[in-house]
Amino acid sequence: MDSRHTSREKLTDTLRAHGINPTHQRIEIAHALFSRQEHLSADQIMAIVNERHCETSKATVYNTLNLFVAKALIREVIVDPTRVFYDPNTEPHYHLYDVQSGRLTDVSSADVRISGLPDLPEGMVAEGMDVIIRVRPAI
Amino acid sequence: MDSRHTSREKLTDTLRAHGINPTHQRIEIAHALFSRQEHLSADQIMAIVNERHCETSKATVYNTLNLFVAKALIREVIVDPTRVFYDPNTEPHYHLYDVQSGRLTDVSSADVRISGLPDLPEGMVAEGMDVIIRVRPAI
DNA sequence: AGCCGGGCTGGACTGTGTCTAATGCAGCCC
DNA sequence: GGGCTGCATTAGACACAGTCCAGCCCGGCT
Ligand SMILES: [Mn+2]
Ligand SMILES: [Mn+2]
Ligand SMILES: [Zn+2]
Ligand SMILES: [Zn+2]
Repeated sequence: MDSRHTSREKLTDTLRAHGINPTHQRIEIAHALFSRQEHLSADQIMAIVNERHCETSKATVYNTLNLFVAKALIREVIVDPTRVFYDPNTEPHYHLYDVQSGRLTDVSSADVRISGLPDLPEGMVAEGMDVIIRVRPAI
Repeated sequence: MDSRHTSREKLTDTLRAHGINPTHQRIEIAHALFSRQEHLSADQIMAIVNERHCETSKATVYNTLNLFVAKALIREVIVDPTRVFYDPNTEPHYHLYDVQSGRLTDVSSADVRISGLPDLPEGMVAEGMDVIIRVRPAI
């Protein structure tokens, strides 16, 4: 398991490297995401951070997650209409979404080849491509 | 332009073919989606249907759209965290999403070749694959 | 006419996410 | 130390998509 981002000291450096002032709350929120390498909703992140005792407010959780996304430290995954998932993995990759359980799994994009995509409309630049494979338990 | 689904009579048949009892409200909602071949939110659909005079309630719009999705007459497109888009095109195809304007465009999947996807986890069946290319106006 | 069942509806409700106005706080200058 | 400045945090109000519920409507049947 990769522990690049798990210690608070390393996380502090990572935040600074992304132009983010490393406050206590921001470090704890980053830790929740980077220590587990999972896709979490804002709600889940807040529950994790405040597990022992209250460390941060709802407003700060949302402010921080939006800041992390703007600074490209994490990314959003839009797959469930009721909530956004936050992904600490910013490498290009795709997702497997279990519609039954709501579990979201990474799919390496290394081996995937996509060809035949049309040219973009004039004056448009691609910002990224999301590939989501929706699966469900058989019967 | 394909007018298979635009007349109320044809829509009535289409609804029946999908096991949906064709009421006035359901026909109007289907008409809003199939006459324009666009991706519309529930809100937009309700505005269209009630444009001349009030014909349907919010509850019915949502009930109907969920019924249409369950009966595979239309499909949802999850691309914007604030609202669901409904797509009258159920043929396999991908989407181009202009994050600036919120406009959603179809991309034919006929020419696209995707290879190297991993095997699905044991006991899982694919329900579909969403491909969304996020674009924005250059500078 | 009376019953039945599906469909429709206003309005209450839920849950995410945003906004605002107040407070805290750390660094700086005097 | 005391004031200033700017950013971060916060509680709570708010916005808003979507759901739920309980009652009504209405067409078909007997
Ligand atoms: Mn990084
Ligand atoms: Mn069809
Ligand atoms: Zn991921
Ligand atoms: Zn489409």
